[in-house]
Amino acid sequence: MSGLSIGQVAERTGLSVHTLRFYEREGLLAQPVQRGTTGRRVYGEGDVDWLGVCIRLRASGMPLTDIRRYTELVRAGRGNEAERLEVLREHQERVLTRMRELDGCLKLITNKVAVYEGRLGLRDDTPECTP
Amino acid sequence: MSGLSIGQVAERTGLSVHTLRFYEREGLLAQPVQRGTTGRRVYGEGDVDWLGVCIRLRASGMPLTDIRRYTELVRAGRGNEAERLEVLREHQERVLTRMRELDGCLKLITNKVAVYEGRLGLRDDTPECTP
DNA sequence: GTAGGTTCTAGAGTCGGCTCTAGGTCAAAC
DNA sequence: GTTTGACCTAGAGCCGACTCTAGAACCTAC
Repeated sequence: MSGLSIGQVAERTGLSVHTLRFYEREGLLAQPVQRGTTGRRVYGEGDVDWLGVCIRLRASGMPLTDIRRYTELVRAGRGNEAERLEVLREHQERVLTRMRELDGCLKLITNKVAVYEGRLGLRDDTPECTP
Repeated sequence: MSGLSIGQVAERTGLSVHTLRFYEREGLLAQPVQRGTTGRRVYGEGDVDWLGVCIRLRASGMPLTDIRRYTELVRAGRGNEAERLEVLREHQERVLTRMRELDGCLKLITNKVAVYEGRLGLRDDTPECTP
């Protein structure tokens, strides 16, 4: 059911084997990956799930240092839930802020697009959903 | 009315003087900044406005090379509006994609936040907007 | 006239986040 | 038994986007 090679995990997660080793060195894994008889990494389902979380945290712009910090808290076990919550809430706030920023930029871009469409006589003036 | 030093522009835009010079070297300015008698940069309102656009494009994740490309099109003058539109639309699409990605990540984070709030007995269970 | 602040150029340095290389081990297929 | 391919470590290299440094010119105020 479990016991994946680094190559399989790479395929499954979309990360490269290089990146997987790099993330491990950086301390992003909840627990050190188990090794087989010959020293090769053997990933469990839990590792893959955790990597999934890391990937989403990264994708939402959390720096590796913060992910490491969160990982360390999880690794330390029960009793620090408040701290974990703080890390997550802070990040949540950052993501929301970032989304608002993107939304603002998008408005400028959309304006410019409209201007150029107008200039090129491309503007589709069919009212679609004017309330 | 106009004629700003690099320091004033830095203050006004929030960019550092280093970054302003760097952006100019990188060809991000619509036209080369004018120079005063002693070779110092003298920015016009137009330059500041253009920098504002660059800042928003950067803030929305457009790489410098793309901003340069767009700038070159604008600098080249009329006749390439279709190309400018293409650059903008492509970026618009990227921003939208990014926002959707962030939104997906946000859901995970928000779930985790809720879980920890629950564990800590902090959850505000007042139903607010249950449809 | 001189001290302090701003600006200039060219080029070096930094930082985050990968990405790749070299040199080696190991297992399975031929 | 050797070739192929996945894997190992340690460490170097790369890329984008700044950020800073050195050494010199200039401006203003005292």
